[in-house]
Amino acid sequence: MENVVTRFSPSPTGTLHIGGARTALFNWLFARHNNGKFILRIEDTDVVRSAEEYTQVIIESLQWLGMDWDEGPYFQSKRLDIYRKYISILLEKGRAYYCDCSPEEVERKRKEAMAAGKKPKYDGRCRTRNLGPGQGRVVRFRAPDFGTTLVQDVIKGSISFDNSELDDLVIQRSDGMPTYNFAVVVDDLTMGITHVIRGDDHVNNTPRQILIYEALGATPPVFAHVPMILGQDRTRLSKRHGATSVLAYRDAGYLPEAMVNYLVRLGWSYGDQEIFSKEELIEKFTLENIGKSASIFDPEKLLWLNSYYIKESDPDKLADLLLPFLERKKYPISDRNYLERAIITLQPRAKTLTEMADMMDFYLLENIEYDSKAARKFLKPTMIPVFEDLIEKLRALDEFTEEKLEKVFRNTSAELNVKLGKIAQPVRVALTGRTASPGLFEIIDILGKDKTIRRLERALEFMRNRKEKQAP
RNA sequence: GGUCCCAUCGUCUAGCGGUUUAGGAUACCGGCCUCUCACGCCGGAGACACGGGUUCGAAUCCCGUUGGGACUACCA
Repeated sequence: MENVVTRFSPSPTGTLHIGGARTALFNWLFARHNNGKFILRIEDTDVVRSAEEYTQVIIESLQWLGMDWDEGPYFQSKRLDIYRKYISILLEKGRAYYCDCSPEEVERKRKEAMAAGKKPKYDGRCRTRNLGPGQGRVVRFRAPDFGTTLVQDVIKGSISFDNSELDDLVIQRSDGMPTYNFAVVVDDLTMGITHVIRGDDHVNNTPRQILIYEALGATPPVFAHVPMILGQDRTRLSKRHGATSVLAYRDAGYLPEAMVNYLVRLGWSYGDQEIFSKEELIEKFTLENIGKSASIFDPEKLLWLNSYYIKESDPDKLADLLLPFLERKKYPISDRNYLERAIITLQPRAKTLTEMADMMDFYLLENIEYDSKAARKFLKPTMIPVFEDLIEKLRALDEFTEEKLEKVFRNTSAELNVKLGKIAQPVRVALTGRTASPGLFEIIDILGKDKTIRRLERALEFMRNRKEKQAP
């Protein structure tokens, strides 16, 4: 396809959430797949609800996910003269008119119509009054009274609407700002958007927009309405469904690759394939493979993908990403090599960076804290001679490699005629404070001789104290 | 209420009239591996909403029912 131009056009009235991010992703992928252009446009015509900080959040979210834009961000609030120009064109053509009905009045009529079981539609009172501009007046688009408007949707097929169902919608508010349905049309038209990919909560707006294109003598772009993402209760995703903002996932220790991979598979598929690199997505993404039905956001699968990408990531890269999490926990940062070796042991175990930071404690903290249950169960006075023996053997060991260490422990277990686990668990508790950890020999190897022996001695002391208390 | 959309395992999905005892992934359960926990590997359970057609043949096409969702603003 040639000269594809797509856009992502969020309104800065909140953070970028899962649904918006996926819409952006589809637009971005489609543009990149077709060697086209991707434009970022901020739809801030709602002065009351828009806030500049949200624009920043949206930009930060897109950057985090690795979506770059070729133009923009454009702000609708800075394009007012353009909208005015198009308003006057419509006014001149007789396709729009001024209206001085007050919002209260319109609302009242709407309610009356509802109560009478009729369509709650603007009654067209000002259609023929030939009003000019003035205080408190809006501009309405003159919708046709009959005929049908066909929406040719790439995903849903063709959808037909009766024009008689359509309202004379307000296209310019009394404060002079354009409304959404009008501003999108003017923007998409003037920015040369060829494909509008957006949530299917917009399908009902599409016939109105097509009518405006036609009134302007322009050809509408190709529409692709993507099914929505719903919460576990099958309703529109909102705050009550827990974390839905993209940045919240970044802060919870998710990798952008995992988020992108998860998002793209929500509604789009490529046979049985689950894992996609960004390059692969650009190569394989097409609108044809987008499904028709809404999907439910499943945090569990996202988590799985995240753990997958943590396992697959380069330790060096993970170290960079992990640093802020360690700082947050106020852990002392060790040298880079030590950190990366520790990370490697945690990669198959941590599902998020937050988890990884939590698991990192015994590597970084000098004085580890024993889990009380673990200490009670494994650091028993009966282990004193075993620990004494181990300390001696480890002191004598000149090469602290996994292989040599394993030999030491296996020998000891053979000499004492006990299973390796009987020795390994108490040592694990002594070194990590917990009963679950990476492999014992890798830990010792990384911790090094000094730290290991210090911790074993500390455990020894702990057990001796316990013995005294037990037998006074 | 009206308009519009949607309907395969709990969830994400493959399937585009016969190759299907409906495939994969996740979650769940069991086993193996094993110094613990994970990872990994092997196995199990689990779905075509329902009813009519069309057809030699339907998860796939048509109609209806039911269910779900979106929209119905001087929000986007």
